[in-house]
Amino acid sequence: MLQEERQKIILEQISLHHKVLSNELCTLLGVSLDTVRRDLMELEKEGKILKVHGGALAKTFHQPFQQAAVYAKEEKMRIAEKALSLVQNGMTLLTGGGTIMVEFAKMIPADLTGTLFTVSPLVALEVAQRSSVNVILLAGQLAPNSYICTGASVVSQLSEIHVDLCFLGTNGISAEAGLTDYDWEIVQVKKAIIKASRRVAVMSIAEKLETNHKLQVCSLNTIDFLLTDLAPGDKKLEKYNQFFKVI
Amino acid sequence: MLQEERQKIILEQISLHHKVLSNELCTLLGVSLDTVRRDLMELEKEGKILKVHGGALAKTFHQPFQQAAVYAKEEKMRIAEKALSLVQNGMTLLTGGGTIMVEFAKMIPADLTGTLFTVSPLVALEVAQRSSVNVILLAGQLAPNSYICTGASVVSQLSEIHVDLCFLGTNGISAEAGLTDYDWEIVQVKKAIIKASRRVAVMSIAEKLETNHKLQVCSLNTIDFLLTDLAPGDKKLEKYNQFFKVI
DNA sequence: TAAGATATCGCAAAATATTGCATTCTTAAT
DNA sequence: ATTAAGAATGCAATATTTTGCGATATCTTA
Repeated sequence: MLQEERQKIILEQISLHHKVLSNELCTLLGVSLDTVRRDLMELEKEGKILKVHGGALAKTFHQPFQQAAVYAKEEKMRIAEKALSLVQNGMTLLTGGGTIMVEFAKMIPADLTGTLFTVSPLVALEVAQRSSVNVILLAGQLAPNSYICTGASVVSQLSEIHVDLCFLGTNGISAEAGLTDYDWEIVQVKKAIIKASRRVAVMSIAEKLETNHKLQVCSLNTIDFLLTDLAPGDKKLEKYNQFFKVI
Repeated sequence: MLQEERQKIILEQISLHHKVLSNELCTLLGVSLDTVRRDLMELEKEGKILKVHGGALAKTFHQPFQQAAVYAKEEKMRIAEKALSLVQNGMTLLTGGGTIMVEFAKMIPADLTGTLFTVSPLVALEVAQRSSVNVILLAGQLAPNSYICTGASVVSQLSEIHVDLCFLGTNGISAEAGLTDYDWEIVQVKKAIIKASRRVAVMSIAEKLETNHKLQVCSLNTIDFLLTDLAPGDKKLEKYNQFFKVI
């Protein structure tokens, strides 16, 4: 595995869990502790992470409460706003998890009607608290440090529902590999979400475009909308127009 | 767990409760008293907290409102503490929702092992975030203004599980009417929780004792433990001793 | 003042970091 | 193809940090 790949994975892990332990990275990446440490040193020198004894933290770690969503918030809010334009009263929606989805949940207007299925407790709470939407949370095992429900139970429940539109975040999207992710359990859930939805909207910050991971969620043909923080006409998005509507 | 994580949790606890006790942090974080003390010393050196004999205080008491609410929290914490004494490693637990239950969740030590089923997303997130317990969230409709999952889906899932012990909050308890509540959906969930549990622990603040509501959840015979903020010997509790263990 | 709880100190064990060096892998020039 | 320079990696020895424990001191409360 290349150095760059490793560092990318490390950054992903950190943005996902807000922290990493050196020895866990060691087994995850299949390299020695020394290499992990050298990677962490480099990332710290680049100002991307905060190194501490035993591992590393997200730079946003010390910002009180709900750290992660601060620096990229602008971009994510722009995406969430676009997502809102696809939503109409009375629709039945389905969402995955992730920070963008929580932003989306926060924007849902108080008087929206309809039904929202979700695998994310954070999304569920946010929407149920503030809006008149009927919120249904899908059951499952809540993995530590992850904020979505996974496991056979979720997949089986998803197989029983059919919704108008689903919203998915992603960790990788490209013309060749399609929608990709790295956590097996999460991929299973995403596949089930797609199967349960008539139309599929993918939300992705521009930085994830043209990146790939090991596991494929679906090919681009399956997707109906792509929402990014770029303008729809941006040339980075040109190649995607043949597959789905870029918003 | 990383040092920085511990310190962050300590700060959160302080901002939540205005104070922390060293020995409580000890079990909460799963480390020795010395380590807790050293963490507190460091935080004090950074000027973030005020260390005192036995624990630490918030430095800026910048929450000028509702001493009453804080006091109520004290009572609930006392109950949650008692609940913790019923929990052992390896147990399979099941909880309802409510503010006391969230307090309970916050106190679960980081190194507890076992499985926790819950209908409360707040409890699930709290426990999954911090501890090594296997957390399973039961699906259902999330009622606005309530933070627990309800509905046929939850009841049906509850019928498939069997746990060692469940914890339930309540809105009314009395010798005549038993455990009572006013929301039909919530009552259905509570009944299912009780049926799924070998033993039943009810948590109630003293103020709810001897109050009744329209719908019965169960009779007092079904209950195994009652946890209140009163001392077990308090004379308000005398009449309950014949039904279950008062803690 | 006595008893119990809490704090401090010194120390040893465990975990983690650092350093220097040998080996392997890339890359580019011959 | 071959080779040599340079980077990346793993390993072993050593240093540093973190942690828990016991003995002792100090504080709190009755």
